[in-house]
Amino acid sequence: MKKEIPVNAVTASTVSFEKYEQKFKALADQKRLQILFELCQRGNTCVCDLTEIVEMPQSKLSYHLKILLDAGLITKETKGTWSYYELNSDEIGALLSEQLCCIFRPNIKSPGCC
Amino acid sequence: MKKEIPVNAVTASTVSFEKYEQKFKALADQKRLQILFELCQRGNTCVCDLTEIVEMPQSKLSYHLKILLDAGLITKETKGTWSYYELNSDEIGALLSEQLCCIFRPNIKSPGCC
DNA sequence: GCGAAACATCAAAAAAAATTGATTTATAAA
DNA sequence: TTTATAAATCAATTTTTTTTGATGTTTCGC
Repeated sequence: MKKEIPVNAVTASTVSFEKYEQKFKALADQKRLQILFELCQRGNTCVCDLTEIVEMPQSKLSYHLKILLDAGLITKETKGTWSYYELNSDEIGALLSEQLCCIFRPNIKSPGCC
Repeated sequence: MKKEIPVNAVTASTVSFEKYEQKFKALADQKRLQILFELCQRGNTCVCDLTEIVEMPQSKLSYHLKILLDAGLITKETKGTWSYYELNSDEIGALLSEQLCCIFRPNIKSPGCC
């Protein structure tokens, strides 16, 4: 006989791993980590500037920014033809250790960090 | 003329992203997050038990355990034919926020956590 | 020694993610 | 209105990761 719907195969905790998977996937790439690092150092930054800073073609950068945005790690604001991206410190802080947050916050002497 | 070795293309910070990429890659999978979660709840656990708990074929589990092990997120100890895996709390703590650590430490009332 | 159990490893196939260059959309400036 | 710029999207390709089932290795009990 075939197994019926496995009632306890997917627990509440299993389901919640989904969102963390997405966030960690977004972090699981050197280029995206560099983007986060640069956004951290520069604050609100225009895509056109970022292209030069991280040295990648526009479409590629756009692809990676979308992944970070969808994961909620950065925020986006459009002004005319320009798009500005910024680190979502709350999300980063909720996800990463203080010492790791420091890597993404090297210049700021915030009370809870460093 | 070809570009010479790009001296400042790879900065110190870029290089260090490598190790984080590996760790986040290891975390970027629901099944591996579940393994970490279970290891957390059960402490030192045998692979044969884990196979049943996480409901995956042995070779698949072995594959995922290796990824976690290589990333330093878990430790391994062999006793005879059995292999026991355990969470590397130091690494997890160095990487993840306290609130996230709590997910991987639901039963323990450690001072710095929860 | 022989067979069984616990894991790891391997190679092939499948699935997912990243890269590329071209195209599209939207705004702004001439 | 035409043109240029910024950025997103798309489709095709390449690369990486995951899955699968089989095989190899080690250790233990007989």
